[in-house]
Amino acid sequence: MELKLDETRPFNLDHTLSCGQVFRWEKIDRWWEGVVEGNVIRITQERDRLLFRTNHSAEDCAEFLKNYLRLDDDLPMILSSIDKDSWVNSAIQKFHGLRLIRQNPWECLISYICATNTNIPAIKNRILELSKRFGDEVTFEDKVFYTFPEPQELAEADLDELKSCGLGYRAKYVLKTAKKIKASPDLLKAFKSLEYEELRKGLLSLAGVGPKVADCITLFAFDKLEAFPIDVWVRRVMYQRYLKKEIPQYPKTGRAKPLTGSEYDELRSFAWRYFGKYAGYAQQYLFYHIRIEESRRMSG
DNA sequence: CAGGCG
DNA sequence: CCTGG
Repeated sequence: MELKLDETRPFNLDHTLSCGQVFRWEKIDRWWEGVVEGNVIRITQERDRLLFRTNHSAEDCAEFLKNYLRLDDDLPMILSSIDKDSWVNSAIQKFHGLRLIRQNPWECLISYICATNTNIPAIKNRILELSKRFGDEVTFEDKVFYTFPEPQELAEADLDELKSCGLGYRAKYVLKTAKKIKASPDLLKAFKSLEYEELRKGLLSLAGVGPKVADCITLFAFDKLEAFPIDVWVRRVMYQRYLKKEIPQYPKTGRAKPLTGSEYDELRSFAWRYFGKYAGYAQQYLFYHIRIEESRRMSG
């Protein structure tokens, strides 16, 4: 099956799935494969065409992908609105067509609780292990996939079994939050009607969700394009490229001080003044840019 | 040593 | 503080 892309709606599948916002897609010679909303999808891009195969109905899948890949966003308008300087401009040139993804709130919530204080390969492993142990098996084109577990499946899990998925100390947060969602199944739906700040407060009340995780969830799963999640990488970009000063350091060791709540809020409001209401898109381009640049530096 | 949180 | 890259 295929999905035609409007030439006025630039889209780049590789950038969109590689930029670090989602953890359950894997590229195997030209085709990306993933499990979303319980369905297996294999997808690849040929210029202005998205080719895909799925174990579900193709028509439904095409509609799903339009929404999931945010093909409804007016990307040229958004990019021109955040195109404020040469550095973000080079990110826009390099990763043109990168779009945010509309993720499932529940999966996004648990995934980002699992994503604290660690790196992307480890996060992917955790999500995969969680799905193997607590999700359902789905076979597609002779390959076995696993759906992301439902709230009650994680809520009823044993703490040590969660830990054995590599969650470490995050296991208790996942368990506690899963129990809360199981106890109030409509909570995430109710969150959809909230504005950004109220939604953020609601998310912050969940175990394992701090400012950074909350902002990732508001941006990736609740359409809050003004959200500006700040991790160590975005913090570096902000200081190096915009504030033009050193990250706060300990005098003796020279190590960076951890990001405080008030510093987080200052950086966030700077981003809003500077980038405007699509700051979340700017964040993703900046984030991917510095990550790519850093990985080039590491490998020489 | 890493894409924070309680 | 857990764990793995």
